[in-house]
Amino acid sequence: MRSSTTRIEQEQHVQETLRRFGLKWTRPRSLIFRVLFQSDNHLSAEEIYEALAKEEPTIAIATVYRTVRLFEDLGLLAGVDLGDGMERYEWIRSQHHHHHLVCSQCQAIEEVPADILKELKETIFREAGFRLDEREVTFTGICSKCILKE
Amino acid sequence: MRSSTTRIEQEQHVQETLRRFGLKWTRPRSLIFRVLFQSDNHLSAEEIYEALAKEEPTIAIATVYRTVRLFEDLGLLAGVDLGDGMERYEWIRSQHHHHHLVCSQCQAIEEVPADILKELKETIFREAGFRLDEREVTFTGICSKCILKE
DNA sequence: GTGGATGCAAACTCTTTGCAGACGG
DNA sequence: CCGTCTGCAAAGAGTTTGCATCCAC
Repeated sequence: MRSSTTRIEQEQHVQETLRRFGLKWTRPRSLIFRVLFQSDNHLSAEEIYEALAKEEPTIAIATVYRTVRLFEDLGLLAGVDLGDGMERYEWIRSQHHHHHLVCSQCQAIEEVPADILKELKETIFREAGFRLDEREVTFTGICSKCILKE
Repeated sequence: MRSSTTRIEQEQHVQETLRRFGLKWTRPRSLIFRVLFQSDNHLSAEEIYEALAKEEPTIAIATVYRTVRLFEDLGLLAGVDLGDGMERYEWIRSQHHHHHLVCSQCQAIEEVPADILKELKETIFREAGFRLDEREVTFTGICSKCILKE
């Protein structure tokens, strides 16, 4: 598995993946891909929809939900639960998932590389026989900026 | 802060807490308390409602939601997000929160004492300056039983 | 041309809220 | 009694689905 970095490369990868399953590369799919790929944030369906509304006013939010689900099933993006009542989505740029720290004061989201959890993973496997998967986990707490403000 | 263990003790503690805030000890609240206290599982509002339907058919699900929110605000129970699309609730028996491992194959839920995360907490604070709080976290993976079945 | 994809609207799930009446302290 | 609490029904958010039409391949 490769991890393309440019938009063109990723776009081709998406097209290829769709083709492999007999699925189609359509305008809504291409637009949704671009919004997700370009964004640094974790977007909700509503946010994707709004970002598209200007250049594609006829797009339906149902299409956003369907597309996002499809991309997730194809392993192209990850659904993230940041605990704010709606699913958010993040384009997968590499195999290295990362976990999230959500500041309960300023709502900032930081990312933690997965390997920080490696030790925890081993401890849990050793003590409970439970093998953690790569799914993202959201921790809450207080970020460094807000600690200084205390 | 004490950590009562018997139902009678806990019930008195709840009554006391309510009184302290000028709130009332009512039949719905007592029933909901009992269901939550007796259950070993993490119940959803719907499940609490169903457990009550037999002895109190007129109870409203809105009351369950309101009561559960109240108990949570009073620090008597914890809302848990197990990633199945609805909030679940767990009576707090002691100060020691625990985290959850959800098996993605058999849906079993195991509990992990919070202190297993102590090291992780320190690493994250050292490397990112982020101070984790005590909120519960849900990990997914494969439990020991399902590993054996592989 | 044909099966997959889309837009639209309606349905669905979980949760919250407004309100009049009931009830606990 | 007074203010809280309740049941009921309706509203609300987020998400899914049915269906006729449309469009990529």
